[in-house]
Amino acid sequence: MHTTYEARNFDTGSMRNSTRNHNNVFGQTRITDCQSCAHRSSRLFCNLSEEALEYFGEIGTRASFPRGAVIFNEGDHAESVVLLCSGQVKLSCTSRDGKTMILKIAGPGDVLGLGAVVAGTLYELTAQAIEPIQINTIRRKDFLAFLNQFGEASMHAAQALGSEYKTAFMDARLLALATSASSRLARVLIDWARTASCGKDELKFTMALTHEELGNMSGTSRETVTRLLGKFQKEKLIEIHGATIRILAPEKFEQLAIA
Amino acid sequence: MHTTYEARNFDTGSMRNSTRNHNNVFGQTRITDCQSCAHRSSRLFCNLSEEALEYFGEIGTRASFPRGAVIFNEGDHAESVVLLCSGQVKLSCTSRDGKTMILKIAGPGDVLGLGAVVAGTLYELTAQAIEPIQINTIRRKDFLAFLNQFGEASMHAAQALGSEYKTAFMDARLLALATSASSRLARVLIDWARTASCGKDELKFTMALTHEELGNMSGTSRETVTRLLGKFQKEKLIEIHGATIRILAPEKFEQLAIA
DNA sequence: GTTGCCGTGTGATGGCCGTCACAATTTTCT
DNA sequence: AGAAAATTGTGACGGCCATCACACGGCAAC
Repeated sequence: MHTTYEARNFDTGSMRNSTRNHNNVFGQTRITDCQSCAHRSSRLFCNLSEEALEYFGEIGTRASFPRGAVIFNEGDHAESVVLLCSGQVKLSCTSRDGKTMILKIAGPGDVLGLGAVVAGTLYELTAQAIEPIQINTIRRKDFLAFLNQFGEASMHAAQALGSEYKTAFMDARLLALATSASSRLARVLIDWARTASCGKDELKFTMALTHEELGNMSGTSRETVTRLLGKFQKEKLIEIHGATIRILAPEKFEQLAIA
Repeated sequence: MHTTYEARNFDTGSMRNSTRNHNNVFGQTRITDCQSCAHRSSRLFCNLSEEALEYFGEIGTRASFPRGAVIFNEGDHAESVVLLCSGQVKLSCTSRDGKTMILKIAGPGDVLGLGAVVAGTLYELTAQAIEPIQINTIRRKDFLAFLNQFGEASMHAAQALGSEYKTAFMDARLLALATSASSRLARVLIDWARTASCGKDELKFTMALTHEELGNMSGTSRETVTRLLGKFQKEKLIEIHGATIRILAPEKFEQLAIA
């Protein structure tokens, strides 16, 4: 089966302290600078001029975290922007009565906490590593100065926010318009497949998420996810082997996921 | 009681053509320039330096629309940013099977279509006037040049997007975490009350929306809205006279709206 | 091994609320 | 004013799905 991540409540403490982990690498190639980063050209914030990038590299503090680490918590004062260099991070929020919603699984090149830092408010999400990660944190003050100095970067920030806005919007849209649990779950799977599909044209991918987490992503309950995945398989829409999911009938599945 | 807006499908045609309405004013004070606009200091985009504002005023095209006018449609190519100078605009989107979701009622000073224009994509929402409005439209090309020239404006754009992101996010959060229709409706009413409350400390406000529209805002059906409003009144939580709503027990109501 | 924990599978139950249907009322149009 | 259209009010029905409850299997710790 898929490897579940233990230490869900693992917390390395405040970000300042955690930079002590600076030299720990959790079985990954160490990324040492932005210039040579593989994601440089593909992502919004990495794709800057040499000059800006160099400056950007200087004001940031690199750090590594193990799986389960909480980078920041919903409600914390937004002190830093976090650039995710490698690994995956779960972005979630929780209601007072304990219900959890997972807004996004962030990947390398994603910028976390941008909105809250720019607006000077609190983080609206909790960021937790679901794999060992490497990040680059930039303190708010430095980041704002950076934006001021490099107009180019402001545009990038605006674009990144625009894209965050869009995904949040699409989420809201989905939740509001796709009333059935199966539509929403299908949409989550398709979206995941599109971004995580391991190359090729077939929609086959690994999803190291529990049914509970899938439920939190699609706004439904754990049991319903279990039942729906079973139903999807019985209807030959998908195939599941361990953590690997293959979508057999993308058209029908897409149909199901209409919003 | 309240005035519903007729001509729901009223469409003045493409934006380019509609600027011919330039000199029509629908019973409102005409706003002639950004410098003297009452909303200047209060809203993100209006609050610029004299120089930037002057330039901003020059690249924009002013126009007025009657109630019911569609400013742009979901799926249109995002050609222009629209600054709403006066009046209210309903921002909505519709699923293929006809369900509608209202994301926001925009007011004076709000910027419409910013995300899509910055990203160079399609409008993701339909913008329709629910009152006579005055707007200032800026073509994408001009707007981007403006952002480039005035770094200050890029920051404003980023902030505006951040704020849009936040509301979209809160919407998604609400829909996902507040499972009951009454929570969601209560939240919509409270949010509306907070922004639209006519001064004073009491939460009394007018809401010129049909039950159907309230349903579209809270992700529930028209009948359920009717029933819930009745229930809220019976429980002495609110009072309704025509289009005027007064929240009698803000604490209890807030409790109800927890997400 | 065995103990415990976590994730998964599955049945039973019940309530919320979407939908249909139709009546009453208000608004708009001419 | 009178007709037509839109909005609102209300009852009945039924399905979806959240919730509870419990069984089963894998995995880690000891």
